[in-house]
Amino acid sequence: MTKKAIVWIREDFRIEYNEALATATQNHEYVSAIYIYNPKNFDKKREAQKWWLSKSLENLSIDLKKLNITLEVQLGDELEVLSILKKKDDVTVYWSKVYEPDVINKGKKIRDLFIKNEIQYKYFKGNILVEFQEMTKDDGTPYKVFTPFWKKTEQHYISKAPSKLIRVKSKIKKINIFKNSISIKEILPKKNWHKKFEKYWDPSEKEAKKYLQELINNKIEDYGDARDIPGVNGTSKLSPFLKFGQIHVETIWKKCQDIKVKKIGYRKYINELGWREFSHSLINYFPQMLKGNLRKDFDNFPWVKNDKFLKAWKAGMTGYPIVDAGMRELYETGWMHNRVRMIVASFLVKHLRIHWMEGEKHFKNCLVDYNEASNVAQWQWVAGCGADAAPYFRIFNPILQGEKFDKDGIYTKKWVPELKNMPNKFLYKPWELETKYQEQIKVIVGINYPKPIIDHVEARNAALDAFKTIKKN
DNA sequence: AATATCTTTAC
DNA sequence: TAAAGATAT
Repeated sequence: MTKKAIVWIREDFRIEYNEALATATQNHEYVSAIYIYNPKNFDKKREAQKWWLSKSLENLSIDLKKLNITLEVQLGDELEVLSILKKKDDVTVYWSKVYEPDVINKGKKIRDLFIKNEIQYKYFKGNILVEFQEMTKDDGTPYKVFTPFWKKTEQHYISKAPSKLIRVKSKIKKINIFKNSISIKEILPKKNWHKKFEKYWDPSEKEAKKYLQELINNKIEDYGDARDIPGVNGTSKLSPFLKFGQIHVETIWKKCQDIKVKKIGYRKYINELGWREFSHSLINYFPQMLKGNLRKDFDNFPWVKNDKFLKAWKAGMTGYPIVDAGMRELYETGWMHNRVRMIVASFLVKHLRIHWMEGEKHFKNCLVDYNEASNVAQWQWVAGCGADAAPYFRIFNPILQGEKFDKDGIYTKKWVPELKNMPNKFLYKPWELETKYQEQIKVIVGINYPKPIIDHVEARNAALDAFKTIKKN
């Protein structure tokens, strides 16, 4: 056993229920923590998460300090940074797994490096209930349908003996292993865009616990219905905390099991955790999903290239209020309500017929909760080219969706304030309001708010026609 | 985790 | 004749 340990933080920004951290403190006299910031993973790709990351580092650094552990932030490629560790350093490296194909591939190289340099290492299950390798159909092939996958997976999780909760030992001797740690401020994005996220989020472990308690106390009972109403704060909003491991999914699952009121809402919420597991499984068995359609017949789909439309979509200027509200919420807060994510995604892919990968890319850059598996799998789900996907002909009507799920316009008028005087009857089709009334409320469609960039009925029919062309093959 | 349209039913 | 149900996309 080496004298020293390094806990390599990747997506586990928490103290509680952190097996890698706890084990390191139990087994070693000296413990340090490291985060390796690789700009290649963030610059111009995941800008919103740069902000969440920098705040998470600040907060974790404070929490670790209380345990007498320094968080050393290193800049560069993971392999290069870790290559300075040599046998004489007398150190064991601990980490938790991350289930992204690229990260897994890099992890293999790092393990080879450690073996070559005679560095001891130990890794643990990541932020997931059941590892995808454990979950295949009886014939050994991966699941492609959600319901049987989740039924089996949840049973498997329940049947396993609960993992022993190892506690963090507090009497740790402080040590620094790396030279030239960078300041966390260097990671903070330079642009002002991210500043406003501070109004909406506090990326800390403490806050994650608050969100979970709020879910259990006030949200879960009515979750089944409330989660569909974007004007109501009915979803858990735990996704960014889950992504950065400020909370472990097992903690959430167990808390949900503990509560007495096991109503429909409870099952509905647990199911969402199931979709997260399913996405991880899919992306790992079918890593080609990251680069293209899972269903090969979609490779012939006549996508439309239209930068003007794409720009309007990104800016929340499509002329469809519920779509624009969603896109503006995303840009303003780094997050979008789940129901609205489906609406805006359907609009991009079906009304505008722009490739789902364009939407995936934009979400990746703007979402603080961006998760490769969930994002790619769900975009393919909406586009109809994924596993257990929505059929292509299931086309959301952006007018109806608004009227159904944001009846009073609470959400839409919040994010599209220029429509605040629009009568609810016309809120989702403001172009139908007579010109003289538009003038009266000083909202002229085409001047104060854009005209719809595409006609719903025409776009719907065009999408169905486009779908027919691939069905023949 | 849809919508549009056609058909039947209920009054 | 509106609402509910069935069906195609």
